[in-house]
Amino acid sequence: MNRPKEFDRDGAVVVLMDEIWEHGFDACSVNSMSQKLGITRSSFYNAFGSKEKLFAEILDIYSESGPSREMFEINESRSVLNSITEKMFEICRLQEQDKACRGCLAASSIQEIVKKNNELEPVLKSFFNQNIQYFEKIIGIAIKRGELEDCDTRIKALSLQNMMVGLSEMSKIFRKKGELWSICEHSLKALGLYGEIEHG
Amino acid sequence: MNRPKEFDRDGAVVVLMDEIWEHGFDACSVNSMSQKLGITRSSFYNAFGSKEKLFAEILDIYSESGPSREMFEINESRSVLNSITEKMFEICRLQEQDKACRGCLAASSIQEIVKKNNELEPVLKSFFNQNIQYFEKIIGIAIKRGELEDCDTRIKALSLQNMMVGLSEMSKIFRKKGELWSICEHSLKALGLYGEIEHG
DNA sequence: TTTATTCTGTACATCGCTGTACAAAATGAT
DNA sequence: ATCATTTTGTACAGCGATGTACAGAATAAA
Repeated sequence: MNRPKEFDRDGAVVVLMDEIWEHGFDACSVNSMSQKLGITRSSFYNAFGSKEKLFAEILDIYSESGPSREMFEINESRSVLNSITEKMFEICRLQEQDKACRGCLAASSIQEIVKKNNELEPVLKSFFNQNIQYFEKIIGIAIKRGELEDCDTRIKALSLQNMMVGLSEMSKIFRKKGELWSICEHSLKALGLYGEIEHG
Repeated sequence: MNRPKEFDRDGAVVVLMDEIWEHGFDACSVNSMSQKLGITRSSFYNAFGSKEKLFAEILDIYSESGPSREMFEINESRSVLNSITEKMFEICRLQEQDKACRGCLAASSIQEIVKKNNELEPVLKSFFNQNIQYFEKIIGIAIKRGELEDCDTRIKALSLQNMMVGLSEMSKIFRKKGELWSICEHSLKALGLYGEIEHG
């Protein structure tokens, strides 16, 4: 019925996620992103509406493919603490290898969005609130299973989130091999969230 | 011998520190900062050299007036853990009250500077490395005094730093009264760095 | 008063970004 | 083939930022 797009929109979103992840939300202009895709700005506006709507889409994809969703792999055969610890180990490994020092997309965006972008602030906040809800849930499971001593799940979840947000920024500064994981391991143990894993 | 400046340079640095703290390094253009001071850009360049040199100056002042320096108030009558805990309580209180949600100037600048500003990246990194050195030192004292069980002071210091950097960003998202402190209190206790304080 | 020095204002030429508006192009359906 | 719809390219008019260059203003010292 209509003229088809001359580019792969879904693929484009991923490309732009990488762009924003690496350079930051503000540094990515509609101009530069359009250039990156090889389209004109009018096509960009037509396809994505605005930079803000694009970012909201990106954050949605990020939350589905990002750390929290994979942590969700909690089943009967594997302990919650193991899942958390393994995932955190994986995150440390990825951030250590990442020469672009991107950290966590959501955490890195806080500075540019909170109190600076009225449209995206609630979107970002809801991302973190969902994350916390999820953390509370699995921590509750861990307690029920006796893996973790009884505690306020919200405070525990917030403390875990705090540790992860910290790691995102710390990974940009402290680049010595293994250092990130040693912070993470120590903090997880301190919080009682560490489960023994075999790491290659 | 020469024509005197028509503005208070030292005062101006503080004003610009607040500007950058609130709006971020990138968002503060030489133009806008000059306007804020009521001077022209040529005067700005004459007085500060460049945005980068200005930021280096600001970070220097920040590190002298900021959290780490005041933590340094460690004497015989007060325990190290008390000092840390009290200071962290103060930080939580300030960030909770701060309606601009500025967090920590240095932590907030990481995203805009690492891998993006070759001139400032080493400046910022040295800020954090100095911080870590200081943390290691006081943690060492705490161990020597028997306030803290023996541990790797570097990892403990990095974990504390990690927690603080996390708090800086978390304070922008989670604004419920007392929540920040409950994260902090829980994390300090977990790390063995909590000392009882009376908070009014 | 002259001189040296430093600060300040104006101007320059360039560049990139913004959002919209409009016409042209490309397709599917009738 | 015509129509409706959507995508795309071009253009517009404006804004703000950049770093430098140069002339004029203001002062202290000689």
